[in-house]
Amino acid sequence: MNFLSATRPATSKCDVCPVRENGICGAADRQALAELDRHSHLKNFERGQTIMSPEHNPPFVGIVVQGVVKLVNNRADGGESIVGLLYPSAFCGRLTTERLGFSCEAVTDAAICCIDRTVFDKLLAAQPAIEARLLKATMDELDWMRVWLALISGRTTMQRLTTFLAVMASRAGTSTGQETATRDGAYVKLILDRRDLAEVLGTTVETLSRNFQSLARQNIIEVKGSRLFRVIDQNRLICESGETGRTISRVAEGRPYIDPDSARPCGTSSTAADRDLEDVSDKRRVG
Amino acid sequence: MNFLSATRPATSKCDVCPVRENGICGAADRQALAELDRHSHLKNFERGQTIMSPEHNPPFVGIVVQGVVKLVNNRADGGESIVGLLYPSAFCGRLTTERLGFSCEAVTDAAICCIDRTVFDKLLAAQPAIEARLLKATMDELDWMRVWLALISGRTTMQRLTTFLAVMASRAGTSTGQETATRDGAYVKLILDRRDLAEVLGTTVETLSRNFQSLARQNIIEVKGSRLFRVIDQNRLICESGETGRTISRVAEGRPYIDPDSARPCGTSSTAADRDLEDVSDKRRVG
DNA sequence: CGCTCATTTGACAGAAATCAAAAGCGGTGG
DNA sequence: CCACCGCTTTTGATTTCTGTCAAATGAGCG
Repeated sequence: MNFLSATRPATSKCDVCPVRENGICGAADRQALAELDRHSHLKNFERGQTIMSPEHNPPFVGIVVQGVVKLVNNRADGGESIVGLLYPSAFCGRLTTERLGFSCEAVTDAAICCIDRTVFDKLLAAQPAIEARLLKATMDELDWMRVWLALISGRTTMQRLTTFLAVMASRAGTSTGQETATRDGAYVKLILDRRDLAEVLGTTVETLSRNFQSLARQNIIEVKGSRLFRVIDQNRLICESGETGRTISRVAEGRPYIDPDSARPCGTSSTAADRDLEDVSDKRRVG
Repeated sequence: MNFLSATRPATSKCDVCPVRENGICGAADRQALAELDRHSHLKNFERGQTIMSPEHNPPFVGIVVQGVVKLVNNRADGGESIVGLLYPSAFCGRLTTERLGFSCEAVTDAAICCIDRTVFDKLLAAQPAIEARLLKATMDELDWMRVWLALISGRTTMQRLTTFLAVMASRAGTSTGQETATRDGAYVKLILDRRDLAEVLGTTVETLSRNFQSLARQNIIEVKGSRLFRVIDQNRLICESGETGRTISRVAEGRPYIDPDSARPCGTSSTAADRDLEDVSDKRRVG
């Protein structure tokens, strides 16, 4: 590894990329990575900007490097629903033959690594390891999507909200590490504002607000700000959701989590925290 | 076994498989197909039977050959929600390293082509064409899932139901061909009973029934039986759904459609392979 | 301070879940 | 053919939840 580095530019963007290990690039060998480096470019988007849309079929695919991106579906009545959230290291876009199905917008300020489609396709064909990685990532995403579907098809808005919060709390706990090892009392920062969250959960901001306040009155959470809350009672939170702790933890860990803000790689996967959560699911029986 | 093999027809089961072209096997060359043929086994499941479940991590992956299969998520409160429906040619299961996320149950009598997991994995690695096919199928499924998510996140149950019916009607019209070129007046047969449909749409059978009757009173559909209805006014049906016709047709045509019924019964007599793969298969009879 | 935007709260009508019961439907056996 | 049984579907009455309209409060900003 010593003198080989001389062949590369001293400051390759891939070298310092925070998601290189977690993204599909992690499966690229030295040569493929150099190729990727040459044919990709990092692009910054401000909160709210459209990254790609079905109308202008974009000539690139993307990898989320920093920030959070939402996939939105526009309805006939003018409303829109969010069908997916992409975090750092997520793949975004379709292969050459396919039309993009959804608009892709930045929820926060975001950085996307844009890779030329044809180059990417060639690379996929030439490098089975990358293809395999993408396949796994896609299957994970699909699985995650199904879990999400299960979650948001909860009967009441309260169930959907508590599920969402429980997942976020669990996720924050297992990955950033800074928040807490003990779930209870963990501060959790939401990425979405009320409006976005309402769209994700298929409800309205008013109902959402009422549910937040209701949870606060029951001392299950404490609302510290519009996008910051503290979980006081993880157990009751999960209980309200109607889901099993196992399901919650599965969705929480279904995708590698990298803090969208700091965008520093987090290679850790779950450990002790998992078992806590499993406990919860075992303890609580019928509600 | 060698003696018995004389009684088998000269044609392999893959030769007569109704989904061979559409499934991932379509990308297999002659040798790979022979390999698949050797290490796979067609298995029949009765309506309601569990095909695979997360508890008993099954040693095989499956391809739906006939019938319809549902992916169900079990909730803590005992309820379950359906997070996916798999039609003939769909892939079902996870690769070796992954844990299965959902139970997989037969909605109708179904035939599944069970392929040994390790064999399948080796085949994937050895045959990039198959891997590419699976990748595309998975991405399609993911995309489809997102559209589906957008659809069923409609605010009211009526919106979700009308969307579902519109999709089914559109699907029946475009693919089997027999029903109609003219949508209005098309008879559509539902695969799901009220209970399953309620689980798919995240509601209750009572609400569902009321909505059906309401649509009938408005002369938008005619309920001909518990699983058979006729679309009288396709336009108003879509209008009620709040979705665009474009979205409806996208979801309707998003996956290759093979009539779950028309696939002819595939002869499966018990052979040695049965014992190999037999696991969760005849676990739970419907109670 | 006035402005804008996000969030919360209130009031009320409509929608859905729940509990309960009746009607329809496909078998089985007399 | 009919009575009976178990099951699904429909209908009714009631309560709870949610969307909608409207207004108040709060936070950020020049």
